[in-house]
Amino acid sequence: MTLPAAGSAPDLASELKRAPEDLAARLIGATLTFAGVGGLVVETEAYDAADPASHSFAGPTLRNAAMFGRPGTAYVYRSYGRHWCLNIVCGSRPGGAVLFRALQPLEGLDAMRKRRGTDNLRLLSTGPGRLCQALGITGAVDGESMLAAPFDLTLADGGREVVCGRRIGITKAQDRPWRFGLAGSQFLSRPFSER
DNA sequence: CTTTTGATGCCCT
DNA sequence: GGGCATCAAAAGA
Repeated sequence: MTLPAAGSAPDLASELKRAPEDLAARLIGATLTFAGVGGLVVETEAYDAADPASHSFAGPTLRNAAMFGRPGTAYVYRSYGRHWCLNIVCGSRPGGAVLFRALQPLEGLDAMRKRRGTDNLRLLSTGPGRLCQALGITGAVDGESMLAAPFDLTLADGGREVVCGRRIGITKAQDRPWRFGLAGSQFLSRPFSER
């Protein structure tokens, strides 16, 4: 087991208390793995209960219950009937979460290729649905803590350039610049050229 | 190359 | 029954 150098990486538990948009920016450059499979977080989006585009906007329901759980809880939902999408709950306000939209594959590449049925690195975990399929994340994980195994989420220690823009695939509150990405990454689901 | 559309599950009204 | 935080294949230019 390798520990980060003393004082270099921010403490995840305290970062989780931030507002969703702050956490989303700070998760860029982090490393996320699930049962040893995953990579570098290069794209995220923030959602919050005061946000018409958020699943938590209308208050707690059966589907979104995990969004109102403890900071660090995984919220996994089925998207368009075919895909799973992974969020991490944050603690500044109830109903806040950050959607993981894309990873740069680093660990467990064989498992990712097998689950995704392609060798193309860009098609392994670029996009929230692909990301979950590549890592083997399903609704069974909904409500579990991402602070413990089989999850491993380690924040970057700084020195990266983060870009932001409008969110993708939503019809409400499209003007909120709550999508964040690692500048220059080849693994973004779309470029940040807009606006 | 870009845009459109079908597949598909489930929550909400 | 409508709408959706998606993806991949098909159709158009």
